[in-house]
Amino acid sequence: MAPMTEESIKRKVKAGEAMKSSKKEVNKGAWTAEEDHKLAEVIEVHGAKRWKTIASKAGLNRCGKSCRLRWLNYLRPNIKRGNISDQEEDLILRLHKLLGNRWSLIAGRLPGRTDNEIKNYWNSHLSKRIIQKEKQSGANPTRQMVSTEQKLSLAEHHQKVHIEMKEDSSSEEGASFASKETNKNMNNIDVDDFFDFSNEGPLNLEWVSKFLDFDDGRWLIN
DNA sequence: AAGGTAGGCAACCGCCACACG
DNA sequence: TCGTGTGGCGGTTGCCTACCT
Repeated sequence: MAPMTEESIKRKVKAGEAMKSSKKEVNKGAWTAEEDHKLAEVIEVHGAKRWKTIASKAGLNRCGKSCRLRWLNYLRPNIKRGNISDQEEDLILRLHKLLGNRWSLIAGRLPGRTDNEIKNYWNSHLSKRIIQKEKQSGANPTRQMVSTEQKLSLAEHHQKVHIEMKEDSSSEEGASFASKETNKNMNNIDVDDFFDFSNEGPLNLEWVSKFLDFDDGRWLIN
């Protein structure tokens, strides 16, 4: 889609104002530059927490949720705008194969990208492309998710990676984490737990590649 | 040139989980 | 233990633009 022009922004603002007038309680619809500025200022001073407080401190007639969303998806520093690269697209495809529609987790692997952006990108680009390719190849068009066994296998591998990384950090916290995790019964793994990427570097997906290959529009499970 | 349509994106909605008193 | 407030998430909607007829 073409980038927003000044004219289109004005139109969006008008639309927002129209929505605002229909509901008097809180402002809804498109954000104005002034609102953005106010929000950014307050967050700079008070930090990005207590969104309801932020909304009132900024003098914005917006709900906290709206402020949070605006900050996370648009105003936050280091937001990457523009085209999704081939590498990023490949990551999205792989992670979606593993995790399904868990956009926040997927976004956590793509620095500067938001869950909303990835969700939109998936819905408008990738999902259609995959369905099309699967139709062409005669494969079952329904999305093939990784089986429980495969998830457990993945989880086991990911656990090792976690432990190695934590041990590398040679911190007390890391040692206790490793010990705690080693003692876990693999039969009782909370698979979701192992897909917390918050402690790993970006784009570190070698372990994913061990299990999945995307070839000619089809997912191959190794 | 005008109208219709599909694609893309920002924002909202509803639900859920968690923290706290 | 329960109720309330808050934040986070995925699904959905509505608007704008570009393209097609």
